[in-house]
Amino acid sequence: MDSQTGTSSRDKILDVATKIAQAHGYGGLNLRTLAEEVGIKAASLYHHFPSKADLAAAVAKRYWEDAAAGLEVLSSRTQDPADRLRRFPGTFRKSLENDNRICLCSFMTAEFDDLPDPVKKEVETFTDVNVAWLSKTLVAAGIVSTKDAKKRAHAIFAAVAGAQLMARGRSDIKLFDALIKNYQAAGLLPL
Amino acid sequence: MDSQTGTSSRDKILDVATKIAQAHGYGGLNLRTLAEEVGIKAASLYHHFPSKADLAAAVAKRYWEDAAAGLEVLSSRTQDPADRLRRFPGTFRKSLENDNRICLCSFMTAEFDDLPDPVKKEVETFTDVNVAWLSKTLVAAGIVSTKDAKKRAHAIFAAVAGAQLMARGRSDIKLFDALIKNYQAAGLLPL
DNA sequence: GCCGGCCTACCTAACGCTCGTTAGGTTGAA
DNA sequence: TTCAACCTAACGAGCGTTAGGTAGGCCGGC
Repeated sequence: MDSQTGTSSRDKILDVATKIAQAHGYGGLNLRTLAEEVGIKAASLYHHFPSKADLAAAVAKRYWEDAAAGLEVLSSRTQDPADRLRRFPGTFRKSLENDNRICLCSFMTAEFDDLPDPVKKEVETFTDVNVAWLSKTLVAAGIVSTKDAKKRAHAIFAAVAGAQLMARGRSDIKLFDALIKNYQAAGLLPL
Repeated sequence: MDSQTGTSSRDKILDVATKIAQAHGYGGLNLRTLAEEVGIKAASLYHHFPSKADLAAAVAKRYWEDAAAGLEVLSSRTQDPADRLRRFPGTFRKSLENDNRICLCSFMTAEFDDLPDPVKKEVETFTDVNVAWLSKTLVAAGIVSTKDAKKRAHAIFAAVAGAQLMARGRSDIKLFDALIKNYQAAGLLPL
């Protein structure tokens, strides 16, 4: 199923591009550097993607698809909805563990004005996916009403993204943990 | 006081550079575009600053100095410390009002790996200034103990920065307001 | 069973553009 | 006469992108 053309090489390009974009953004994603880390030449990237914009869109698309899949795994493996919410920040913590990177879509949201339209679309979808998951989990946990769920979900998402950004600025993953604890203490996330 | 060399032109460069960097970051700050918006040629920028790195450092420095001054004004004009905290997000709201821009230092924190060291330093100071002000105001409001003030201050700062970023991604200032309201409802900020 | 054609996955080389930066003027005020 | 504040012109490096080539695997037809 799907097109399986050159899967291994295409996937490796997406892997490396994702990591670079998490540290340097769309503007800082350099096709020659990307190619070198993949182990091919820059021109060869055009065998797999028609342009940098398309490549970045594919990166962002796979990014939210993976995030969505990860959240569904979290849902299926964790019985208690409140427990799922407690584990939610852990998905953002992983980026910091990975060489102090941040969420691809946080970075690209900052760069929004300079993003090609197809990339913008995928970046927005990442937020939608997270907010939707948080909404249904908040409702399942009985923390908010269905009516208020979406706004609260957005608040949690924004706060966690902000915490990740701050922790990156100090290259201090313990700061991230401290911020999340504070959100819990303040009542934004369940204790 | 200070060096007053060519004040008007130098200040105009800093003004315009700040606005550009708030929308496009350090990497997206282009000296030719900057010069054009100021009304001079790119080469003339070098009469005022020795390099792009120095220019950006000056921009970031003035940015946190202005922020610090603004917060002090807020302190002196608002009697009730809790009221000051309520008004704090308003300083971030202004960037969004100004053509959907974000905090210069949030953007640059994302770009941290690619920032020249002098710029990094000024960006960090911006956070310090905000956290220090929030700390003392939280204590004055009797919301947290002196011991916990700094961490809570950081949590508020991160959450507000995150809210600003999300609102930018949707070009929706009402989303920012909704997020802040949710922080208040959750107990992160005073009602 | 082997041969020509075709396709995938890469390559080298270069184009045109933009960037930060520099050398070396010009101009008007003090 | 000096100097701050600008200018024109260009350099070299880097960028995304393209043209055109090559090596190897696969496949149907003779």
